[in-house]
Amino acid sequence: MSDLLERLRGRGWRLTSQRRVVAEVLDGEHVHLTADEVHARAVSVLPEISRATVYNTLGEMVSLGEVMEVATDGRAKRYDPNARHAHQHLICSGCGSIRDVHPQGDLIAALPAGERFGFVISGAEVTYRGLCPDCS
Amino acid sequence: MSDLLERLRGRGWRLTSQRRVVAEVLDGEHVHLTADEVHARAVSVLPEISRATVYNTLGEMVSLGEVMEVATDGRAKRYDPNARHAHQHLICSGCGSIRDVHPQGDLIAALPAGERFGFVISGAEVTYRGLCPDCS
DNA sequence: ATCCTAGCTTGGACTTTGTCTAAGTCAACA
DNA sequence: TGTTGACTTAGACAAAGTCCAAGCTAGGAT
Ligand SMILES: [Mn+2]
Ligand SMILES: [Mn+2]
Ligand SMILES: [Zn+2]
Ligand SMILES: [Zn+2]
Repeated sequence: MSDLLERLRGRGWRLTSQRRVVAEVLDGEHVHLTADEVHARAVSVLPEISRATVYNTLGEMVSLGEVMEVATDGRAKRYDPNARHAHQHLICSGCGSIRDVHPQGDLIAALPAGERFGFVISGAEVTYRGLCPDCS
Repeated sequence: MSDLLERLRGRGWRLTSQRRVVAEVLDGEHVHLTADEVHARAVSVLPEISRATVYNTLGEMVSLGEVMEVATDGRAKRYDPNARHAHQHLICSGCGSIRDVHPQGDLIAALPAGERFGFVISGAEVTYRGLCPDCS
């Protein structure tokens, strides 16, 4: 069983074939899939799985902190199983491919007190944009 | 006439009442409105303006670099007339309010060569999250 | 001043992405 | 093996945005 499923079971989850398949789709490679892409891959293994269940399962994994939601454009959100290692994203403006990146320095510290407007800052996300080798 | 309209006319735009109203909605205060919010304000001045025209006009302004699209969550994009001064955004996780912020340092330089995967980097956007004084 | 026409606007159909619900199913525990 | 509450399903619904054919008009030409 995958690490992800193991952790989910440890949190009291009922282990259904649907959840197993969604976890397997996310667990394999290092991916940034939309909900419908996850559904398409899940269907090829478990043809009767519904879109609603994929959305539910992804949402639950996000709530549990096991999966990260990545919303970079105005299109579909992407689901990232690499939630336990803080990282940022680099996106090709040509083909949309996404890479994980790890910028140096402390993003939050880069925001001066005079620019915080009394907010309690909890996090920061960066999206780098550019052209990948194939597109440039 | 607003600065924004002046610049648009200089680019050969036909100056219709619809475009005038959309420009006025964005030009007044320093705002981050959704397309439907722009439409609602526009309708109060020009009741027959259509949603399609608001979307078209906003899209054209973005193409011309006069307005910036801000897509921070999976919800509606926001349109930002402050496109000519580079800045980032700080968003309240409680009420969704948005402030412009100016972090120190060079974001792009913070990405080491070994983390660029051969991409030609063209830009970077940061979204800071936190709780505003009212929500914390 | 009036005409012409390419460019603009419109309402509504359509698409994409996501949420919700009522009815049926089943994993896990006794 | 039976019970039951959690889970899944199909499909209706909603929000955000795109597209189109038909009609209108800003602004240059006459
Ligand atoms: Mn990632
Ligand atoms: Mn802004
Ligand atoms: Zn590319
Ligand atoms: Zn707030």
